Amino acid sequence: MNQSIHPTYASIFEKDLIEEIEQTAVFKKIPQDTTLINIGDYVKSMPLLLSGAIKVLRVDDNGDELLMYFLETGDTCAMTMSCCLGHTKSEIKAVAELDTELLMIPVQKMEEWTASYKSWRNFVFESYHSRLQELLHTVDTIAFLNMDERLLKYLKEKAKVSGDTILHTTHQEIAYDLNTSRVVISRLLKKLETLKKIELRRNSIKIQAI
Amino acid sequence: MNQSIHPTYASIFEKDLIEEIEQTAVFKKIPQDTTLINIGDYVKSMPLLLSGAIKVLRVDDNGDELLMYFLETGDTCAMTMSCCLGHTKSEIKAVAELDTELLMIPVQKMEEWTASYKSWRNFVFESYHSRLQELLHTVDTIAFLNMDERLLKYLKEKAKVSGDTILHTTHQEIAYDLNTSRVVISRLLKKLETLKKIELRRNSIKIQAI
DNA sequence: TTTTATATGTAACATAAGATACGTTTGTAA
DNA sequence: TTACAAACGTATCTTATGTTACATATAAAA
Repeated sequence: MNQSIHPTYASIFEKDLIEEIEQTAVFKKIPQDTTLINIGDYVKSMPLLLSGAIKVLRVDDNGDELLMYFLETGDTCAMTMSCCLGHTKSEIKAVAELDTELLMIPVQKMEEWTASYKSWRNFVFESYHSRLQELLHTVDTIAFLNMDERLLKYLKEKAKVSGDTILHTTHQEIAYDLNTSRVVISRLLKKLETLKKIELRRNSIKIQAI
Repeated sequence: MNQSIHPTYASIFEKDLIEEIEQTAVFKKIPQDTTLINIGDYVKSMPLLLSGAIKVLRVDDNGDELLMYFLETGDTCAMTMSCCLGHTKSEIKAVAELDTELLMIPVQKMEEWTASYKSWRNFVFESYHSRLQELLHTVDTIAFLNMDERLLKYLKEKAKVSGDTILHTTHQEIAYDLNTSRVVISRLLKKLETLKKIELRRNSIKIQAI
């Protein structure tokens, strides 16, 4: 690989492990909106995020989608890890939310390191832990919130992930992520604008407060 | 403890580990409907299910509840495990769905065994894996299904867990688990009865096909 | 400039689900 | 047996969300 490991990882992994990662991991640059993984894909390596962000979606048999959460720098995709270790197909779809850089770790290395490096085990456990937490919040959101609350939460998260109060997206894109229709989103966005929480423009939305 | 370890576990754990479990685990009998864990509880041990079943719920700030999934023999509560390892408060509520027997493993042993037993590590990973899968199905259910479909799914799962096509429950109980109102459940149950999928009695429901 | 595709606004209607209210049934206990 | 509480049935109304249809606005391409 042609890129030194990110400080995020350097601080949590043992020296020996970092060397191994630098030797075996494959560095990848992913342009925004690229689909990294689809439901049913076999995955043979697991990503460590160096920069950018990835959105993780669930897709049902009719092709309906639902955004579950975003992965950011320092995260790994626990769903992918889980599939790797269980040698099962991917249960999720992953799309680059921004231009993203990542290290791909081959599955057999993961298994080796789990046995030999305590810091790796901790990382794996920590990843599972935070992904379970995140999924619980996803469940909360869809189980307990109305669409207008979900929408506002979505806009704020998207702003946080991109580090920008201006979101470059369309009503239709939002509707896909929240598994509803464009008309519903337009309606609710208009309401949020009336409440002075956002400002609507063509192809972008300005969030007043994050 | 006064109870030999269950065959389910005997077949997956190493001999030495089984001995350790038999020495340190605490055997517990939990009567049906007992709350084992509440949101915010500190948990210092993790359960291995020997018999019975546990339902795992998410609760929001208003006290609204939502059933996420059932744990059965051979399962452990990955959410609890995750809290133990992360030394955080419980994010879920757990209630005995049936009379249940379990082994409680203290948290410090978990950490020891993770380092020393490969079979334990695999068990932990496998538990995380299956819990993530289960949570994905929970997300699917609430994101993509209507209440009538969710209800039928709920009834079938409950029948499977209890091993009985006659469910001893009330409409109000079901409403709590699905986070809706009793009236809605009564209405939909009546519709399912018209469709010959169930038979309604006082305090019980007979499922025609699982 | 004109054309075209895409994005957005909005009315009108349909439907699923929630809320309220009250009547009826059924088991249990006085 | 009567009284009572819990469980259940159901009508009526409200609301959130989904659907259809069409008008308008805007940017980009021809």
